[in-house]
Amino acid sequence: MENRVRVRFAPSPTGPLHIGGVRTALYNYLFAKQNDGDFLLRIEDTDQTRFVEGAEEYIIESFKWLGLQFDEGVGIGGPYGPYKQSERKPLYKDYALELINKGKAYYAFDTAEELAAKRTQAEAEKKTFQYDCKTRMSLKNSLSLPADEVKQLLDSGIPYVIRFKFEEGETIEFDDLIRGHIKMESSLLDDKVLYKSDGMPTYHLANIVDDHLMRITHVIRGEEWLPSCPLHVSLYRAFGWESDMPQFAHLPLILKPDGKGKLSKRDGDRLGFPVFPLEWHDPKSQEISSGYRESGYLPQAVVNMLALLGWNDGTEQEIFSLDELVKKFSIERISKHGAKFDMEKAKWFNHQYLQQVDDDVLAQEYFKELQQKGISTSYQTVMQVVSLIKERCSFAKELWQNSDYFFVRPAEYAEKALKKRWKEGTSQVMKTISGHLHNIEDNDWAQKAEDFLMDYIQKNELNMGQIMNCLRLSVVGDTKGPNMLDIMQVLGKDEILYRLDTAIEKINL
RNA sequence: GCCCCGUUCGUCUAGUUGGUCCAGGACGCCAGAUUUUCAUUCUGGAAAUCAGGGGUUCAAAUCCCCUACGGGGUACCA
Repeated sequence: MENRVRVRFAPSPTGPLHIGGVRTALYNYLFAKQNDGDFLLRIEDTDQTRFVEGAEEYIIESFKWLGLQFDEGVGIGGPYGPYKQSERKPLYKDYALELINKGKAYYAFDTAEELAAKRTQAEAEKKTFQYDCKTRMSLKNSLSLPADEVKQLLDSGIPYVIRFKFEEGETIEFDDLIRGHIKMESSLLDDKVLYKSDGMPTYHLANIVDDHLMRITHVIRGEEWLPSCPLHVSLYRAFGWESDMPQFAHLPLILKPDGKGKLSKRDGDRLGFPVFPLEWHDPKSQEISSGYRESGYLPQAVVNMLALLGWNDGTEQEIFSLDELVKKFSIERISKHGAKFDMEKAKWFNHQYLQQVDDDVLAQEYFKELQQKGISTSYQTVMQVVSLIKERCSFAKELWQNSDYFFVRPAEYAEKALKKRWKEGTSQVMKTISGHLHNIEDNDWAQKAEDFLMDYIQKNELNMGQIMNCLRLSVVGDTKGPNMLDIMQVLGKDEILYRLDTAIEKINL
């Protein structure tokens, strides 16, 4: 029980969940399940100014859709709650104070404006201002000010923050499960704020305290946290929690398909693919961002695609169910470098998964869609169409564009195809053929009609392609679609002949 | 600027302890086959002098160093 693996996904509710975040959560999930451990959801809402209405609900709904279940956390509960940091607010101050008492942290009274001025000034001199072991003695804090003045300031109720005190000349080292051994010089690090003047902890403090209290054993998170990891390690040591400090794994980022930098919301809009699992309606800007779900992606496809973006099992297998991923996943095989997102491959994954969906399931959905379009047809027909069309679709929503002609008579005939196939005199030939097709008995008409056509074309030394394509053109409106016999079977004698005769009349060459 | 991390086909990547890699797979691309059409499918092809340069070694994509480039961080944001 003591060594039970526990991991967490800890997003901030500042907007919709980015697919990079989804992948981070996925890897956490896979690792937890593989080790029979727990996967928790913690909401890190310590920055009240960035809170966005609905973001938390969005996050929970996203994981429901993706099929990644949390064992503990916001929306579920558990023995280590509450799991929302704003609800844990009273807890953090004592920990910050404990660090002050141990001499590992100090009060700082500099205002945000004063520090901003220092930064702009330094910038003008082409330097960088940093609140650290070299500058802190010349700033306003409990290290530089006399004790009685500090006490007076504190008693006066003036706003203050609590900063971590990095010792000079230490080398902070730790091991990352993905990147190996990492070293950093403490003198180069800045004294990060741990406790803000609004009474809230910063990410750094809250994160370490909660991970410790929630008995987190492995921290799997994005690479953007790597530079602050020495601070986190130092915090564990300062608290005296080093013996059960979690192991760290910093994941590479998902990058833009083109250009430079990490994938952002704008890239999705610009390049036309979703960056979020679900569609998001921004409450402030009213902007709508597309989601994988609404774009027609299957959750399993998204999971599979994301899992393979930066990880593989070393074999040539690319299609993995969630259960298989749980079995085969390993942190050691995660690549170290960022991966550019490839929307073509995402599409391919969806195609693979769509083919595995039962025709019946697709047909039911499609049947509903057709009803909504005001098309009356039988379920039987829809089922036939689906089994004929499915493999040419990457998304269920492509069903319509690939099979509309089964339900709607062609309004016009594709110009290019017409020019190529419908020559002078074709109408006359088609008229003759139509006459014969009318005379074929209804029973098993499609098969008999095809047999007749083959026979007729041969006997009259006609061009096969020419005749069949003209028939197709008449029925479909273009030279596309599945086998003509299949189309004839689905549509039946009356409809086929109606369309043929209409075409002959309309084209009339 | 400073700090950290990275660098194999256009893209995602294989390449665990250096030799069997003149580098394998997948997506995409091109061609052929099948489908008398389109799409699917199948077969084949082009595509990385392993970022560049130095070492070490009989032998390096694989080890070491340097440079370049890319990414991240540098907030009382996470």
